[in-house]
Amino acid sequence: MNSEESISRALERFKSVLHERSLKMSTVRESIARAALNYDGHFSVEELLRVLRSKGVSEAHLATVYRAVPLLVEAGLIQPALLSKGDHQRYEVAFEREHHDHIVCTSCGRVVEFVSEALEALQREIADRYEFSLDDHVHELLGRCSDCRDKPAARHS
Amino acid sequence: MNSEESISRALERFKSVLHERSLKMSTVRESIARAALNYDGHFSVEELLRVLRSKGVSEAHLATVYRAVPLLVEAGLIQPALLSKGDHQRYEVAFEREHHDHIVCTSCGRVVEFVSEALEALQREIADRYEFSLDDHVHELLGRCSDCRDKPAARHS
DNA sequence: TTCAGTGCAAAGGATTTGCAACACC
DNA sequence: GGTGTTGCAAATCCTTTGCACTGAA
Repeated sequence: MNSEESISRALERFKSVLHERSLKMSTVRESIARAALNYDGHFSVEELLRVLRSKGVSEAHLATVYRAVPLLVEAGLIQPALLSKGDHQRYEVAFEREHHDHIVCTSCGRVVEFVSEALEALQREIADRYEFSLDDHVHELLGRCSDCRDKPAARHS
Repeated sequence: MNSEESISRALERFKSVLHERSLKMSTVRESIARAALNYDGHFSVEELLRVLRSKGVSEAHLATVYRAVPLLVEAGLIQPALLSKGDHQRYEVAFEREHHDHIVCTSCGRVVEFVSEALEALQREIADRYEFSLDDHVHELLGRCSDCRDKPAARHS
C-alpha cells in the first residue's frame, strides 16, 4: 500500500532502471508495477496477475508478469518474501518501506511483520565474527499465534 | 558425519517412527538413511542419490529417495537447510546435532554454521511480544566471505 | 524505423503419483 | 499371505523460453 506520490516516485525509479538497461517502460509494464505497488500483503505472481485481471486494468499474460517481476525487484520496488512458505515465491512492496522480518503462524497462516534493531545489530556482529561482509538475510519466525495456540500444528501453504 | 553409535540410535529412532505410522524399515530405506546420516554437508535429493549409487550400496531410485526424505525429516534425522539457495531443497543431518544457523557467501558459495544463544533469546522475546508460541525459524545471513570481499557480488546456486 | 515487449505455446526442471511387481513382518 | 515398498513412466506445478507480431522511443 502506497500513497500516490510514493507510487510516482517508484515508477520514476523503475523507468530509470529500465533506461539504464536500454529497456522500455511499456503500458503493460506500468500496470504490473502499479498493481504490485498497490498490493497490500504478500503476493505470488499468480495472485498479482489475478488482481490485474480483476481490475480489468490490463490483459497482461502470465509470462509477461513473470518477466516483469525480476525487473521490479532489481529496481527495488518489490522484494522476495516468505521464503519458508513451500509453494511458490511471494513478494512484497519494498519501495520506501523500512526493513522488517516476518513471524508466521503455521496454523492459520497469519503473517506479522516486525522490526528489531537489536536483531539487526546481532546479525552484523555475527557476520563480523566470521569475517563476512553482510549484504542481506533471510529471517522468519514460525509458530502459532494467540488464536491458534491450542489447535494442533498444521503447516499451511 | 556421525559416529557408528549415533547412527545406530538414529536408525532405531527412524524405525520407531516408521512403526508408529505402520510403515516398514526396508533395506533401501535403511541405505538411504545411512547415506544421509553420513553425508558431510548440505545435500540435495539428487546428491544423496549420487552417493548411494557411487557407493554401490543401493540401486535406490530417485523417486524412492524423494519418498524417503520426508520420513527422515519427520523422524528428526535430517532437516531442511539453506532455504535461500534458489535451486532445489537441501538438507543436513539433524540427529544429535545442536541447533545452528548459516551464513552463506554469495560469491563462492561457502557456508559457515554458527550458534548464537543471544540470537535465540531475542527471537523468543520477539515471538512473545506478538503472542506467538515459537516453534521454529528460518535464518540465513548472506554476504561475502573474507576471500571474496573484493570480487563483485555474484549469486551462486 | 528500429529494438524491445507481448502473447502463446511449448520446453524445462524439480518433485509427485499411479500402478504392477516385489519384499518385509 | 497380506501390506507396504519400489521402480518406472507419466503427470504436475511453477517458471522460463522461442518465436512471430505489436508497440514504444
